[in-house]
Amino acid sequence: MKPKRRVPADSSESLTFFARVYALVRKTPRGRVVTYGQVARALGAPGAARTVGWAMRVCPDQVPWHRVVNARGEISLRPATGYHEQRVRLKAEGVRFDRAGRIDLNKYGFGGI
DNA sequence: CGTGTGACGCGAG
DNA sequence: CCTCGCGCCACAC
Repeated sequence: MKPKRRVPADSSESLTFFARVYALVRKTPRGRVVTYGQVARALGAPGAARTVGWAMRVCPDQVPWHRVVNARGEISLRPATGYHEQRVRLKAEGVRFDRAGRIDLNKYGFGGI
């Protein structure tokens, strides 16, 4: 046949990239965080970190979007778009922030995805 | 089907 | 350690 479009080499081929992002993020345990790039790489799309962020912006309520941060362990949201809410949710799960507002990924990062 | 867009990442300076 | 700049890529129009 002739796949008109690049098909990912896994069983989730029928799902959209966004759907696969959500499925993966849902696996992140309470009190742990993952990075945008980490999710992208896990889906076989190393350069799609920004797309993961976009997916988070429009994600379903069941998805723990607050457990996704950038590679520096910082919240990527701007104060006006939800920075505070994400920080509050993470703190409620026991995630600590340093004085610069960063999370220690070696401690809270979840590598199980 | 070309173009714009963004909750990123990473190398350089 | 910090800032700046450019590449990335799925998706909506």
